[in-house]
Amino acid sequence: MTALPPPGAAVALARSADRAALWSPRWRWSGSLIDLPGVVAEVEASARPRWVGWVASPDITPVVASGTHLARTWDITEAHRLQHGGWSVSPGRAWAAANGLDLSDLPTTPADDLFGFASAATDSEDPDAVVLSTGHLRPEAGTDRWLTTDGRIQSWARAAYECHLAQLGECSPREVATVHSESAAALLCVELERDGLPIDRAEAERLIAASAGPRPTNADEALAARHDRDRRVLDLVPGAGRVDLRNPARVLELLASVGIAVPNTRKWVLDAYRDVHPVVPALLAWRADERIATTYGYGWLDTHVGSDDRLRGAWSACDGAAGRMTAQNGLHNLPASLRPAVAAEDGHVFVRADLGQIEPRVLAAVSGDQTFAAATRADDLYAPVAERLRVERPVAKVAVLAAMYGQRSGAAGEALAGLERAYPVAMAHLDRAYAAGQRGQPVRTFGGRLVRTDFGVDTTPTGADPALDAGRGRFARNAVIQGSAAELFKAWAATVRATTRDLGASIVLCLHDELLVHVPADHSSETVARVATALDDAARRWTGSEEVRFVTDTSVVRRWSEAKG
DNA sequence: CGGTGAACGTA
DNA sequence: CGTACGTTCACCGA
Repeated sequence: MTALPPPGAAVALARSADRAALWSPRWRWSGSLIDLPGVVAEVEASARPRWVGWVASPDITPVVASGTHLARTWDITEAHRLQHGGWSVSPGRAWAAANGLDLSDLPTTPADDLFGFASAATDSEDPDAVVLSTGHLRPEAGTDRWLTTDGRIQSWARAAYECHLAQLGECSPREVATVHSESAAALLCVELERDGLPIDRAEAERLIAASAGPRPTNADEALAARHDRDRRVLDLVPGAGRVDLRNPARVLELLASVGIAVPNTRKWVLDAYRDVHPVVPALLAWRADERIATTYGYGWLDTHVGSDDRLRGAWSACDGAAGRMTAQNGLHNLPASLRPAVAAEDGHVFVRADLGQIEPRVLAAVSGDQTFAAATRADDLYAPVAERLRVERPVAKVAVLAAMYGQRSGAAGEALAGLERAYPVAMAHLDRAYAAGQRGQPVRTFGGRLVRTDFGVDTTPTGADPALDAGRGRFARNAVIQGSAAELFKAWAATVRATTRDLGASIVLCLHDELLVHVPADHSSETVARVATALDDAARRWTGSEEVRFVTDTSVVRRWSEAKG
């Protein structure tokens, strides 16, 4: 046993509530959880291994909390999601899939097993064995209840190592690259949760007050403020009395009483009636204020913005559909009107960068359409497309979006036919995805993520319900684009994370095609340059060529609201 | 009390 | 509203 693992080796990490283990073929460590961050930091500095774990977040959190930066990881859960689709993953399921075991005899976890069948099934097994005689993992193996000795934690880490090897054996080189960047994204999620998003609390209070009124000091004041907001709508309809504006059915009746008959009260429906009666614009304004008051109001500020003025929420590296990142507590759906409150700390700035026209560029990459790829060399992709189709730019744009998202408004029809002639390879790729979805068959993103489309097929056979089939078709067509774009974005974010760290930069927000990097002001120009380089590098690695060009719009700002909208 | 749909914020 | 996601509210049925 050498003093440290060899450079670049894979090292698996496992932990219980108070102990931890590191396992690799040639180097192992066991010890207190308290000592784990120090040991990991030492190994990272000397060997830069690929850290392997069942799931990034709980196992790695103590290391991330200590501030140690890990360059390379392999997240078994993310690898499984990529290879096999779906979102919910247990170690036992990932192990079974990686080793080609039959899922029908997958043992249930004792927590799911109210009658104790699982414990009965393992009664005859070696109590210290992680792998049962069936080849499956012991269902309770990852729990603190079972991880009671250093030997068992070592075994659990070793099983992670072996599971990662089995997954690796099933991956193409491109999928390996995707697992690496998805794993980095999962680690980034832990760091995002640790660091939070800088908030100018005073500005946030002012913006909330503008919508919700001054901060109430007791329940009665809160009720009164709510009543005041309601009155500004109800006073415009004589006799409205105490209509409950929060009940859509009552609002429908209220609108009918002033002669407005609508199928529902959604904003885009009511927008057409703004000039018909003053209650309509008042109601829409009430809705916007009510959204701030309830969801992004004082309660939100007090609960989710810490004493260090950082907004924190849970992050997930991929959603259950195509694989985009998700975030909670408003990090992904903060109303634009509150963005001025997202402000860099003193002496710092944000480098704010978003990917321009990401989805059509991704379509060029995933479809391998050489002609469409040529269009991505332009800063504005729609210009060469319009030229080729002999239409105006707005028409070309609508046609491309219609092709990717599914057309409903008829205006795009003729230009769409032009697209079919000009870019048959790209259009065929979209058509194939649509057809696969209709049949309930899975599709794969460019990086290899399996996206299942067989929802509903157990109850309704494919073909029996054309509306459901069409829904699956649209979903599949969108998933290959949206999911592939998410992969490129995560590869970019992971590269930015790796290459701007020495500048004191940290990513504080990921928003599908937009990165917010918090950095000391005197390093802003260098960060801008490296963010651009990171995109070139990530795109070259991800596409495996130079054919498709990706572009960013980057600016240096003090507040998120500055520049672009 | 949990589940569902409406509504709306973001991309 | 083309597709996703997260959050809150009111309603429904138990």
